[in-house]
Amino acid sequence: MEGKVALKKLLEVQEKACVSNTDALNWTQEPSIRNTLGYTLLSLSLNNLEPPQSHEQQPLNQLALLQIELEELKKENQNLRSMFNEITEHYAALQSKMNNQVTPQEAKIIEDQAFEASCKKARVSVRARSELSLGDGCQWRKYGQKISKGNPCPRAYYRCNMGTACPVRKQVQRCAEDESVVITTYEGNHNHSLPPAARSMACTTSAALTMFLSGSTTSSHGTTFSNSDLFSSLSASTHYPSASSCPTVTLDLTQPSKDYLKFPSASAISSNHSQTAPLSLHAYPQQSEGLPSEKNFPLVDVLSAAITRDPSLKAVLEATVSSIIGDAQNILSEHQ
DNA sequence: CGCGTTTGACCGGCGC
DNA sequence: GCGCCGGTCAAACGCG
Repeated sequence: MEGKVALKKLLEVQEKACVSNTDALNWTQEPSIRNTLGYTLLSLSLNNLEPPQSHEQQPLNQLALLQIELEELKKENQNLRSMFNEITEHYAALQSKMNNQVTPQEAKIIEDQAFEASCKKARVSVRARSELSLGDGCQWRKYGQKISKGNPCPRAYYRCNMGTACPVRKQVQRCAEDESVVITTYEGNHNHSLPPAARSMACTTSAALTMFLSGSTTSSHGTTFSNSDLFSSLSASTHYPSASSCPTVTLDLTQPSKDYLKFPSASAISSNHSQTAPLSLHAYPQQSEGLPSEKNFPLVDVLSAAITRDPSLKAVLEATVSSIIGDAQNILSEHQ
């Protein structure tokens, strides 16, 4: 029961991190990525705060456990700080390169990427077990249902019913291989404020998309991130259904995640991009022997790319992690 | 009776 | 140009 209380408080902290940081720091560009950095970094703390297995344990044992967990959190905090330092160095190097060594060809690539990002009507797909019954907090109105080729399960079409003429659509379909898995695909951006539950989901999904868009700098066909930290509780894949259609980021909540506190420091890179190769963010540990067209990035590279796109992210990231770690430790103190 | 769901028709994009 | 397929529309239907 105490674990549930702690979890609830942590979720409140998550919400606080998403909202208050947004207001205080005036995030006007790509807020989703910053919000979700807070959200996901919190999940690191949350994963570290697993409640006691039995609520009949001696209070003394609980105190000792909490103290151990607090020590682990401190270590994690140190890891995060060292990560920031590394990010800062990468950022400085990248910025220096951008300012001093941008050739006309590179400038064109950057311009193309910006155009590509603005033009793509990207979608975010969430795979989850149906028993999880993940509500997204929005009100949806069903406007169609269709049997799609290759899947006997019908695909339901919903549009957001919360705002006036909200352009957001979602599709819900059961997986053909495993009917216990429900695939929910979101498309478009809400033109209205979201309730907290919806905002958390939107933060996660949109940041996954932003991560992809900011990280897919080498190929528009296939790229893979190895990123245990930003998506510690899920894995994600992105693909282009066809060469000209929009990319789809898939967050896979059906796979277990482990070793979420490990910070990969090296990247394993392979080539051979293909037109339909998946782009994936996997929960750590990464299966490096995967598809031949994969290309892996460590967390630092991903964050560096994001910071390069938006330098103000650095300060926000620092503030968010400091806030989250502080809040997590406060919660621990409250339970002591 | 109002609102949401169902379901067949319709439309547009894409590949051959 | 034709057919396939995914997505959307809108009338019919059901439920509270």
